[in-house]
Amino acid sequence: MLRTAQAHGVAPQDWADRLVATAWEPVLKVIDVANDDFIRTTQSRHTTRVQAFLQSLYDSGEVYQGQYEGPYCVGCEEYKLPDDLVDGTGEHAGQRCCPIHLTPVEMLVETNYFFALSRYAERLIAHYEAHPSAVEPASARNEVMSFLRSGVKDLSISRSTFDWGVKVPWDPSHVVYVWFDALLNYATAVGLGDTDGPGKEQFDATFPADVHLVGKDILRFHAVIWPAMLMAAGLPLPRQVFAHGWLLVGGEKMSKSRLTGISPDSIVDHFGSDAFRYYFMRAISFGQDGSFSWEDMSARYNSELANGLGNLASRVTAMTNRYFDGVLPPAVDGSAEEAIHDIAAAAAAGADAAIDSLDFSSSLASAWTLVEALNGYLTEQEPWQVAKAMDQDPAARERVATVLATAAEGLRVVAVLLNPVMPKACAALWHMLGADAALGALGDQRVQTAGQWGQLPAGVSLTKGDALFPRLVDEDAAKGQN
RNA sequence: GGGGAGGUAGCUCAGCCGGUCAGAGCAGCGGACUCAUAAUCCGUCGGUCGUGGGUUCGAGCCCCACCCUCCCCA
Repeated sequence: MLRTAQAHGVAPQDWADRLVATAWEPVLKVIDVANDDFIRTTQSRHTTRVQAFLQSLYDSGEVYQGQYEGPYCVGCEEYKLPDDLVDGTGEHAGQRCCPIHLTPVEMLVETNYFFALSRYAERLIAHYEAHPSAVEPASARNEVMSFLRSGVKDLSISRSTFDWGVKVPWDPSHVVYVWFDALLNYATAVGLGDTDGPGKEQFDATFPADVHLVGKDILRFHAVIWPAMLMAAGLPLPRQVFAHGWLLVGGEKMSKSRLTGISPDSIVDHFGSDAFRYYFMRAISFGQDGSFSWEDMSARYNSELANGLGNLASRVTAMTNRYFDGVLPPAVDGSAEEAIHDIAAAAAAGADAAIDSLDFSSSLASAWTLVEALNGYLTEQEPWQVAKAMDQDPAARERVATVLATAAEGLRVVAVLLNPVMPKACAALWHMLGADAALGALGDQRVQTAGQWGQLPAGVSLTKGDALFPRLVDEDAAKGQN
């Protein structure tokens, strides 16, 4: 960080500000993410609380002075073990290099401060044995457990060779090792250490977290160091740390530092933010690595979003407009309708339950059983056929009404279930159904009760708006490639 | 080097504690239908479950070795 800033001739703070403003915060808008807070390690609400936390650990003997010497990788911001190093190639030939960054390491000797991590290995093992779900998925838990059992050493948590970072309060010639203080973001953001006021209120209300979502590469920081820090400070542990995998492109990891990623902007420009969110939630088994390709995303977009959900909304609204002037008629249910009611209830319950275990893909799959059932229901009931006798036969009219009312109510359930993943399309669907006037804002609907049948009342106005997900033609699919 | 995962139909992936586990979706092929975004619905082709051994009455699922990919190693 420090060196990159210097290389660009700006102060570290300025460089960090620039990165945050141009690279990170805009992504939230691009993929339409709700963001309650965005804390940075350079903010005073963080640094002052870190210092207080560290001081208390120092006072209680959890942090002590020691000495460390070893090869250090600037890119990793970590010391390396000599055995891990690889021989450099090309411009780095003849030098020992970081196996990750493939750049030369430097030998550093420091007198610095250590956190007594080793004291907590046994307690952590006991904790994870007693609470298996505290680290998910199971593959991540295995890694953590075997690491803990293999022996844990104390952690060097300060640096004196540069001054970019949080100052160690009792020894300003040292700054805190970035990973140590960065983990504290989880606590400093919600008022760690405050004894009164809004900080204390927020801390009491939100800490510890129900779940930390982290990349699998930084699992160890979150599942070993972080809980040990909390134990040392007498604070409660998070209920769960969940390690997610990588997105792979052409079999290679998308990477910030190696610049092999495809930017979210280019994907969102092409497919839209809803499809972006849907694709990555649906196509990837969360916790494992997942492959991205334009071809696969295009295929899923067309078959699932355009042909599946979008077209369903289109046919329901179009027929309601054609046969009932857009006013939703009442239903008189029969066995076919009751089957749909059951599927809707099961889909909602399944979608809700899957989210609780962070199984986003299954949640969407569950919701999709209703989309598919509704498409099949319409095809089987053939309301367009029955409608031919509507004017002469009241029974036919009632039948068409029932089919469309059932399909519309089914879409209401779908909209509520999918809203967290596709807020823009679901808002459009909600409006198409005339649900906002009758049921209020989509965001106020509860997923937990979404499966209860019969909420969208007869009499609401259905409109056939623009296609929820316009089909993409081949040229479009090919355009974004490379 | 040590540790942790993954290698299952053309593609992306499910398969919990071993016994209809050989599956789903998409693509492909055939049929039905026309309300709808050339959409929908039904049917169908398709895999010696990375390789080689082993345990078992029986193994994608357990054990050993090897090959390939990914992650971690203060």
